[in-house]
Amino acid sequence: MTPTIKDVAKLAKVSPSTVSRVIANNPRISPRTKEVVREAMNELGYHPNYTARSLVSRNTQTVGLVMPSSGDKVFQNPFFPEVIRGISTKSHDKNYGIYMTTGNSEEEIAQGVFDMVQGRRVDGLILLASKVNDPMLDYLLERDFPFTLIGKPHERESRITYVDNDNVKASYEATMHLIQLGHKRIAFVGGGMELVVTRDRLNGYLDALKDAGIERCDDYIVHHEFLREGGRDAMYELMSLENPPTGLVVTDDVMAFGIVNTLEQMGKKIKQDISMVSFNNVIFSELANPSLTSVDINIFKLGYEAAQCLFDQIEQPNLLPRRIAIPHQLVVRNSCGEA
Amino acid sequence: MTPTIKDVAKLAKVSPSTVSRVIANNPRISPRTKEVVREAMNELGYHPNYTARSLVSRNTQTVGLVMPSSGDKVFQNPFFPEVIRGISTKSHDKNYGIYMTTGNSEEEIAQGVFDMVQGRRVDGLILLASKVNDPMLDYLLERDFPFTLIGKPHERESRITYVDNDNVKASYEATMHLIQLGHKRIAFVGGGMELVVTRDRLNGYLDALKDAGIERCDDYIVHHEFLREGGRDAMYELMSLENPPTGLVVTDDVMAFGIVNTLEQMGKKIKQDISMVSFNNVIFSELANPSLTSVDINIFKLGYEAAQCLFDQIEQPNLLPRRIAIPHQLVVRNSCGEA
DNA sequence: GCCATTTACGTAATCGTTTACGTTTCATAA
DNA sequence: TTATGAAACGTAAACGATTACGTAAATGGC
Repeated sequence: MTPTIKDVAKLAKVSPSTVSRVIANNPRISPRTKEVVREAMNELGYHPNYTARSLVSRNTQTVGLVMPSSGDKVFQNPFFPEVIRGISTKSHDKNYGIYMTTGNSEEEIAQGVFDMVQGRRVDGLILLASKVNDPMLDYLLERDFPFTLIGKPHERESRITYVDNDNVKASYEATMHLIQLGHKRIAFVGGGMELVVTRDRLNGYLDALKDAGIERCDDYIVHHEFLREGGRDAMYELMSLENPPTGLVVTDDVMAFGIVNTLEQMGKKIKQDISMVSFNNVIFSELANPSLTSVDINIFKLGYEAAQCLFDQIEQPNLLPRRIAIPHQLVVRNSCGEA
Repeated sequence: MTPTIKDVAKLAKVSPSTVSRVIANNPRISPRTKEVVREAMNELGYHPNYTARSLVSRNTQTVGLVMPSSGDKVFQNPFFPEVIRGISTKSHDKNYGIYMTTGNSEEEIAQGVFDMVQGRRVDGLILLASKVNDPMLDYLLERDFPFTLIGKPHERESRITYVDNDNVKASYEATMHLIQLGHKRIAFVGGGMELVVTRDRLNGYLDALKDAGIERCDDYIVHHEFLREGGRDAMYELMSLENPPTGLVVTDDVMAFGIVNTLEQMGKKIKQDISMVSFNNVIFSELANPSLTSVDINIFKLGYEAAQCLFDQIEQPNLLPRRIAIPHQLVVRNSCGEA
């Protein structure tokens, strides 16, 4: 049996409450007593039971992570490990642990969140993907449960603390990069329209076209999963067009990898035949052949700052919602050529 | 205030214990009463408090993950997300959550483990890297705390449940692949010798050389980090040799990526100038240029089976230690040519 | 030397569950 | 009819901490 606070108390000949105060380093306990108690703790190898502590102090020292629903596929995208790395770094500084559940459906994810929130398993949540009309946001807002969103909320923006890039601007710049290289037939390959990030990047793309006097062509706007398969499907769709595009704005590097593969199989060359700029600047973007021109969105910092915001909220419950914008940067490599 | 079991009891006009039994679906409660209680639960939006439940039932329904110490770098290697995916999939089936802490040093990691184990935050642990002389193993063994190791333990093998590949054989095959292509000057690029996986793969490499009648050359055996930088450093070391190798056995794909880059900068071509076979068959191995010949070690399954073993242990505390071997397979792509 | 205040600690309630044991009710057997 | 047992639920003691409140002793002021 692992020793409890009572065992320590008995050995040190004090009451349990005194031991508790020594643990908390309460100044009302004399240095002498503290010494005695600490010795007893060492002798027994005492370690406080977090569960018991949580029950009374009503906090768990852990933050919950809510992944997008395709829980099993999500980890194939290096975005998530990297954002978790950011969250984890900050959490570790604050002595918080991280709790994760996954699920295969929207339903299962929601169930996991209910468990965390109402079961009091975590002190706050970080949501890793912003969707349109996400009922989860209302649920959390209603309960006044601390959370921060990575990505921009679609509704209730003023009430939600979130960390995001300026995706409209980023996408504008990415598109402009292609335009400046002389491209006119530029396609947009995005994720589902239920994702706010897709919408923002689509808007940036459209703004750029408009400013350049290029007419929008709906055939050039396609949506697929943030996976290699998604990139492949997008290419099948776009390359069978009568007038296939010469430039691509792709909202995710992993999709871009799929596109590279597919085009290769089609006998086409990135850069020479078709130019592509993608997003996220995932660690492998540099390694693809050719290396990818990609918008670095500073994934690590996205996670790090989100955690920071969350801890601020937990510590100061009636803090006003805050918005943090993480800077982005277009990293030019070898996937774009002149039109 | 979130409702408690007492609130439900009051509304349903029963005692708290009855509510508890309804939650557990205890057959000793009549269907009628169950119905009434369930209605009360719905009306109040009751959700059991996990912390309180954990305290008395002495289990937490969560498993802890112990990462190698370089917590911030670890996530750059797709091995970890993938193994976590495996663990997470199984855990979700069993209704377990996952708890993670990270740390920057051996010390901090250990502290995190103590917290999890003695603080009773988790019901069991999965250790993600096997090191020689790991004091953690003794600590856990001594406490009879359920855990499973991913990788082969260096000591106390018979007392530890672990999931591993046959790395000696895998490395033997990888090396033989190069030998059969006519290579004689074959180098081994491994991680630190404190990692059991490095030792195993080194042994397989040496066995193959021996069987082929090739003399071992210590200059050809180098050790670096499982990162791209590690691959780079390895190349600096090996290519400055008087007789640089023509074949490489590299124990990690991410290192292999670094090697590809570095050789490119040196003006050398993988396959033509130097052949390479690496390990893990990470999702991006296919995308590198050239695509990498790599040993697929079935990372997902490694995680999945580890979780399975852990749950078995948790459910049947005096189960005998078990060893699971996950099959591997050499995936031949484009990084090897004839000598 | 007496009262007030501070210091240093103890007592006991509490957090929200689970569960061993006790009690009531009612059907059944002898 | 009455003892017996099962069925259905209640009582209360845990689980291992924290903390409001109480109290004894020490200190200080005059």
